Amino acid sequence: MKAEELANLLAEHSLFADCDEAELADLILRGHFVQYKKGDELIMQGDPGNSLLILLSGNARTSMIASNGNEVVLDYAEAGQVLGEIALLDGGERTASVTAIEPTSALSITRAAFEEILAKHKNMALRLLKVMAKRIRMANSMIEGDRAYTSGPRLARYLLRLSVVGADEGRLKLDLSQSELGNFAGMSREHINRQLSAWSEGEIVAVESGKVRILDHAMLSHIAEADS
Amino acid sequence: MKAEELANLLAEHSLFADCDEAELADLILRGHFVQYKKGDELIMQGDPGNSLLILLSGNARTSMIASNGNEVVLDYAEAGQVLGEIALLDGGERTASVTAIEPTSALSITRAAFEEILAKHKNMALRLLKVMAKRIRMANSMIEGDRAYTSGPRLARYLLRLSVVGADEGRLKLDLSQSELGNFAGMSREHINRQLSAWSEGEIVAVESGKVRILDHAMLSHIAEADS
DNA sequence: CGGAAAAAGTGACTAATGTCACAAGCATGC
DNA sequence: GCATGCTTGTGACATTAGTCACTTTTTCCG
Repeated sequence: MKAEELANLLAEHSLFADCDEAELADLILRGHFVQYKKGDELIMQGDPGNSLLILLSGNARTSMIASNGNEVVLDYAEAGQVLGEIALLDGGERTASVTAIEPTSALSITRAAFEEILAKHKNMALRLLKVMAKRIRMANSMIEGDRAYTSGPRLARYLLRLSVVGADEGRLKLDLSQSELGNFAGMSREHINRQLSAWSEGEIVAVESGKVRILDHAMLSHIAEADS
Repeated sequence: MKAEELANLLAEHSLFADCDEAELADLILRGHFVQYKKGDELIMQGDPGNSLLILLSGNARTSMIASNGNEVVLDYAEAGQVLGEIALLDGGERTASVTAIEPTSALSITRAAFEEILAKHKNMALRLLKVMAKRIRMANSMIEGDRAYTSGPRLARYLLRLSVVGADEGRLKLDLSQSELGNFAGMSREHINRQLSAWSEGEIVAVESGKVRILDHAMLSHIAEADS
């Protein structure tokens, strides 16, 4: 793949949209292009964290396996997202795995390269700070949601989080199986199924051939804030 | 309070221990000293976030009130901790409140001052990145714990998190009431009480005059990883 | 000191979810 | 095209933890 194409891919996405050319060039020069097929692990829990990834295309799931074997899905990442920066920054182990859920490509940047880039382009640090601020916000809101709400509102929140903003009526960004939805929203597959059926009844969502579609966005948002 | 004393307070604590003199001086010059009494709000949920605080002494609780009125405690901060940097970085609202749980003092730094300092001392950005990496790790581990474990292991984790590392046998950093512990660990006060009684029975913790002491640290760690 | 307010202890009951056990549906590839 | 394997739908039941309603201690202050 050519540097120019990479530059385009990079620049398309939020975080890097305002990088200047020198920054993009350095990222590309110092990083290297990697490709994964569905199911591959981009990052493995327990490994030492010596590099960082910038997703260029595809989608990946960030999840942790707790010591009792339970899988907890923390997030889904799309193109443009930075992954694995935490272990790089604090020198610790990877505490979560990242798995491609479809064919995926990324730019991989080693610690050394990362440090050079940070030192050379001081805006990069600021950009990263912003990204991480957003992540903390999201994490806190997950904690709040998990704690303060019962399963209904919680599932509503996670569905909304997966819902495409502008796009065609209520489609979700990702077609997750009910078990995956369960791991994401923190409830059992069966419970997801029942909740979805109930909402389907009330025309709040539609479940057509396994895929969830949001019919009544407003209602779902309302449920997401509900008292119980 | 004199600049020199402030410098000592700052330098004592982790994050700022390796600041050079110029950095410390700038922080002190640009920041201003604030004091709070028990119960005061250092940061209020919903406000715009135009400043950042560095705790110099005392202790504070970071918590959010969910839209259904539930209080969720995210963390307890001690001297040396940076607070409120998220809203400053991403320009959003404060999503949590910070309340002094004892007389507390801090250095308050406005956005403008913060930006100047970041621009001038490039190590500051790196230091902040590290702090935030730690926070994300902690948040993820809270999510994992809340999701994957039942109340017993969860309470164990939160107690361990509150336990002083080196210090005299099993004392907690903070003496929290059972209701506060409940808000922190995400369970009802009554349930906390029952769990604590059970552990008290088994000599895992002691509850003496309201204060919890960890007797069997190893056992508690074991419970924290338990299968259920 | 003494009395009000806060915190802790406890039983009975209820509600919310998870678990188990299947049956049925769909998708995929040989 | 049909057999295998994942996904979905659903009933019955078990468990966990929350809620309510009090009583008993402690703490805190005037």
